[in-house]
Amino acid sequence: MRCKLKLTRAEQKALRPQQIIDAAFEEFARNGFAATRVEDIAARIGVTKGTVYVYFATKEDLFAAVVMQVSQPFAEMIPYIEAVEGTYQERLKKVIRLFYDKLMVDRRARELIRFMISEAPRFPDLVDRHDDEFMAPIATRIKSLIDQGVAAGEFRDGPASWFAEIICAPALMMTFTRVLFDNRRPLDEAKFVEAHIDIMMNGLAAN
Amino acid sequence: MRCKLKLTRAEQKALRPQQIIDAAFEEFARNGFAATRVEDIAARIGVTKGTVYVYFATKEDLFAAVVMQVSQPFAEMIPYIEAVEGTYQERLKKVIRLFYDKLMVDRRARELIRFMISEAPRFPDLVDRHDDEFMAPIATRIKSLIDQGVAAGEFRDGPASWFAEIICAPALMMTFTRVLFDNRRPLDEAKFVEAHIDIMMNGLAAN
Amino acid sequence: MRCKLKLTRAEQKALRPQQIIDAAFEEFARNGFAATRVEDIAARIGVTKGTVYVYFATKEDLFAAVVMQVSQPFAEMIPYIEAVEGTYQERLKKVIRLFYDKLMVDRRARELIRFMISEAPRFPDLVDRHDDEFMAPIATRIKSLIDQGVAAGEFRDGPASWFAEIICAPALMMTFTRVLFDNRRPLDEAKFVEAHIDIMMNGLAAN
Amino acid sequence: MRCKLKLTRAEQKALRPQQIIDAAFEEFARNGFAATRVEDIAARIGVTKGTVYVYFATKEDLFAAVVMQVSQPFAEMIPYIEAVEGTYQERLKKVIRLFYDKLMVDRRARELIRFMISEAPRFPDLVDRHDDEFMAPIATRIKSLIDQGVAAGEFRDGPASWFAEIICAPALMMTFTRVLFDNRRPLDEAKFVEAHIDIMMNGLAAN
DNA sequence: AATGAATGAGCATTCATTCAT
DNA sequence: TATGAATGAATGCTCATTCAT
Repeated sequence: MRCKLKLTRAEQKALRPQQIIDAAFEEFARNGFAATRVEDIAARIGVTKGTVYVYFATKEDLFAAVVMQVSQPFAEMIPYIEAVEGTYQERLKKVIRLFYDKLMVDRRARELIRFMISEAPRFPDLVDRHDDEFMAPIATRIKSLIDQGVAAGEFRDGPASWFAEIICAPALMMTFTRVLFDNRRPLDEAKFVEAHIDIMMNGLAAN
Repeated sequence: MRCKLKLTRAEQKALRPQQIIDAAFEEFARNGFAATRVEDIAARIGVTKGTVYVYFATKEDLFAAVVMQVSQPFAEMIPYIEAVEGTYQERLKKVIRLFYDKLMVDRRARELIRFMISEAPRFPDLVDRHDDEFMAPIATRIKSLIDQGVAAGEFRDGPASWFAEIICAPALMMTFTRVLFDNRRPLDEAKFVEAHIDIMMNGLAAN
Repeated sequence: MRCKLKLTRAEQKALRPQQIIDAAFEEFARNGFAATRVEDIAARIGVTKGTVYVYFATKEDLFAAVVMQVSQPFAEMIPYIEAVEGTYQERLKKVIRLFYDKLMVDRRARELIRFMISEAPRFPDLVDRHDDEFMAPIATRIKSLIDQGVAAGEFRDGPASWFAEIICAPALMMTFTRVLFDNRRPLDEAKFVEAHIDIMMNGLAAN
Repeated sequence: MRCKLKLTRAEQKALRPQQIIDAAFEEFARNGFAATRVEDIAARIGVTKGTVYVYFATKEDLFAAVVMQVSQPFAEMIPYIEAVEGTYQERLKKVIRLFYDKLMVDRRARELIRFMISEAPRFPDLVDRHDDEFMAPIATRIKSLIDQGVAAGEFRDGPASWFAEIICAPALMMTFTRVLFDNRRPLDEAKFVEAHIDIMMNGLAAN
């Protein structure tokens, strides 16, 4: 109980990297990599610049750590997709809703997307790694789900089955309206999700 | 003949702003706003830093000029969409293909999207302006096209008609695979486009 | 008559240097030498930078020309002092009043003083020249006037006669209150002048 | 002993602001505000530009600190004037001599006067503050001294009593001969002071 | 572990000056 | 004569990084 008030030095030390990553996420999200100052990251958690360098050798390393950290929501998607049950239609609907859950509920997931797009030329390895570990496996599983739906006679055997990206694209689209306009130009998100599911289900439906 | 080698002062001057904007586009696309050096922009066209400031008061102004300039492909979409002919199905197909033409053929359009996403927090006015002048009018025309298709009995009257963004989202998705991976992870783009059109047409079809 | 509306080119040319000097005076007075931009000087008379350089080789040369120009009020003091008439008391009073006339009525004289003090380390030759041509001759004539007054029995033969600077110092003091505070802290100038004359006359009076 | 060669970090830090102010004083005095380079200030104490900015946010802030610092000689005048003793004639003489002590002995006081005059348009607040804190209080005390002398029958009740500025003006005049000519045109300063006191005492004397 | 003074390379921006027209 | 595009050397200020404490 007292641990909230006074941590031992060892506890402090164990917490620091996470604190720094959290603070860095906020600053990178606000300013982008280049325009973020290490000092501002430090100030957010009440330490000084030097402390950041105790845990991370360079600003780039810290950025990479932030990206790995905020990839977590995507990692969680994989077992979820593997575990969905019901008809294939139901399963696909759940997967689509999962995207919105991750992207709209968890700001970290949204900003990760933005990091990827913004900093792609500076961090190509990071982009590839993120694709290898998260996006590609997710796409594979969705495609496999569609293929099974086709085999089960629920979906028609069209070219759409080859591209999970198409099925999920509208979720990304909504992500950008948030990222671009913050809340300046609101969208009826519930309706948007239903429309998305509606058109994809109709588009995929057999006969 | 010699005009290629030596332009008059007046000719040079008339060309300069465009030269600078072109050079700036390349640098901003490569590095983002914050990490781009005005000196590098100048060097690209063989002038010195000072020359850039003869034409643009600040780096921010120059960025805004670049954005306006590369919005051109989007401006051209509007009259095109208004002029498409054929059944509403045909019209919508043409519009979807138009997105790919603009986004995949013209690198500037792709990078504009990236600028918007990367620099949104620093240039909210630019983002809004781009939306007001280009994206919103395009969306409006697409929605109107769908509505007419519904009225004509070609499309069913579902929720999808409310969101042009959903119809076009996969084109944006493909844009990002290019932007993110450059050409490291190629996609069968022709097939992707056909799949996109296929699923949307089936999703919208009446009956 | 028409000369005000349309000057011949030759007339224009003859006027330009004076126009430039006038404009330069205003800018140097406002900003000091270092912080004045040649472009602003040019803009004041509706020409461009290049034109200034047609007439003056460098900004320093132009500054020197301005200083020479605004020394005129001081040059005019010499014949005036030589021509004053009346008792020596009356003459000295007139000379003191002359200082106020020059320094308080003519803003150019005030600013010249300020130029001298501000830019002395950068333009030592200018300072010396101004002293040789104007200040020293004026001081010499005032001293001579006092000496004559002593010889005539109007003034006592005290040490004060050796320093014209002491007699005139309050006029300089008032100049600075104007220069420093512009009009933020007004002074009763008429009273100040009378007090100045009163104390000097009493201080010099024989017996 | 070794302390002269190697100070601890803490000692260094405590000294830095003063070192920077001292160095800045020299540079500002030599070149004026606009023409002084922060880099030269830093070089004077063997540090780099960046170090100056650790302690002062802008060049303007540093200038203000310098001005506050060199106002010290004027601050010291106030208690001195309040403490002078003797007849009012004696007191006033001491006060006049005090001006020369401050202005001629302490170069900083001279340069402060020059700063005020040179940079008045750029730093009006600084000028006002210096007047409020130092010049106006000094003038008030001198006026009060004269008024008491009048009441005591030592000074006549003339208009001169209204302006302490007149009484002290010659000290300022001498200051300028130093500031303008450095030592190129020396003045017999001892004689000048005596002449100043002589004429003021005679000018003020009752009868 | 944490600090923060110091660095030094960097960068946006300015401006006196030049010169082809 | 006048222009104004172009230059290039500055210069104020920033910030990632280092390191002695």
